[in-house]
Amino acid sequence: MEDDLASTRLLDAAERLFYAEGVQAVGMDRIRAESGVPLKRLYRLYPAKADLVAAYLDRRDVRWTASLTAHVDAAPADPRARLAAAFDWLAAWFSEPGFRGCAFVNAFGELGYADAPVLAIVRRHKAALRALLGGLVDDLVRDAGAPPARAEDLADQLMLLVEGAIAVAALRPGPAPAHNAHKAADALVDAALSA
Amino acid sequence: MEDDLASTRLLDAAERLFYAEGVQAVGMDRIRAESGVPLKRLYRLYPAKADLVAAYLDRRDVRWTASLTAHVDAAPADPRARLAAAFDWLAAWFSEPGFRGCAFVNAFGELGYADAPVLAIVRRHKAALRALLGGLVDDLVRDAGAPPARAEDLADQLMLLVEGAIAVAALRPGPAPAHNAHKAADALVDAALSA
DNA sequence: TGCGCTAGAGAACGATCGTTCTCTACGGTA
DNA sequence: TACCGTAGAGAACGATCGTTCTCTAGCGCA
Repeated sequence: MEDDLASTRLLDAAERLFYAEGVQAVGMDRIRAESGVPLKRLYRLYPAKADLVAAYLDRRDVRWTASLTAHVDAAPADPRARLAAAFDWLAAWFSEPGFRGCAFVNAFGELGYADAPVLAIVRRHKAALRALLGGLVDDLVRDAGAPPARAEDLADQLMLLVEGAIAVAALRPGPAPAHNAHKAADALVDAALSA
Repeated sequence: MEDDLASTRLLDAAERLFYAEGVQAVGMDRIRAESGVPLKRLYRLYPAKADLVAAYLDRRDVRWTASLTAHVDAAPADPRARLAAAFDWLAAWFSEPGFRGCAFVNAFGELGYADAPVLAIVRRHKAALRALLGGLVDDLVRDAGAPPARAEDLADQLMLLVEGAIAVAALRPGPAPAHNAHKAADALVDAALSA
């Protein structure tokens, strides 16, 4: 099927344009022009713009989460090193050219509660990130032999640091927010494990 | 001048609609209808939609920052109590009906780097918040007689917690992210002041 | 070679956007 | 009372949006 190739090119163009300029600011004709996929095929693959937006966020969610997970899993088994790997990954992401914050936060900010499918994808994306951080915290408390009582709170707090770093970096790209968040995370972990 | 009253009604309608549904999703005619201000007067007061958007964000910035500042200043002089007051204020904000995250983050996510005036207002808004947190941290280190070396890093980290709490609460409104951020902030302050 | 089906290119459609223009009605001044 | 300037109501304009339709050219198959 040549549809696969066309679909890839469409999602590539959609991701580049939607992320850089916002969903509503980019028309379907821009996506046709940048992807090289004829409008007819575009509408056969994605019957409405909302479908293309959902597919863009879906694919980005899968790739983003897989990339972060792979980078964490490639780190040494030491839980602290795994935590550090997560923040290193963030620092690299914040430094990429064209970085403009979290695509899911941006989409929600733009579309709000009106677009239910987008809202569901955003919630799922954030739940996956929270689950990944929860796994890191579980490793930390198990490794330290600490009681798992405060694990949920600690994971929630790491989530706040990660989300905060993304939000701050969106307005001023660069690795600094990730490094600061890492230092704060280490301090919070120290406090939680010593209690 | 009746223009003042019309301007207030316009900004009220603009704020309600832009914040709830996004800037691009709301047309000028919706604002005319909800404000009751005729289109002609609207365009005399704000010659283009971009001007109305900037005025909406400007007014919201002033009110938001003043409200948070007033709440912090109304707290007991104890620096820890002032810090707690800031997070209490956030918890109340997150619980307001219609809360949908930070209007400035949402506007930037929607309009991106294309709209320079909006970008400037967003940066200024975040700089004011960061300055307010910096003041709280200065009080803390002075009160504890600690060296002010790590004050900047600590303020940056409180900023991450606040931004993270806003981002998390945007998707699931309620006071919990503020309470978690407060606990994390206290732990970070403890660690910084004991070092 | 002739035929039917599909796909591509892009015009066209209706809706809606931001913005401007027209027309009418009214209020202040002589 | 007659007049003029302004303001309100809303139609109108050009642009652009998402989406569909038209037309033509090329391919597989008898």
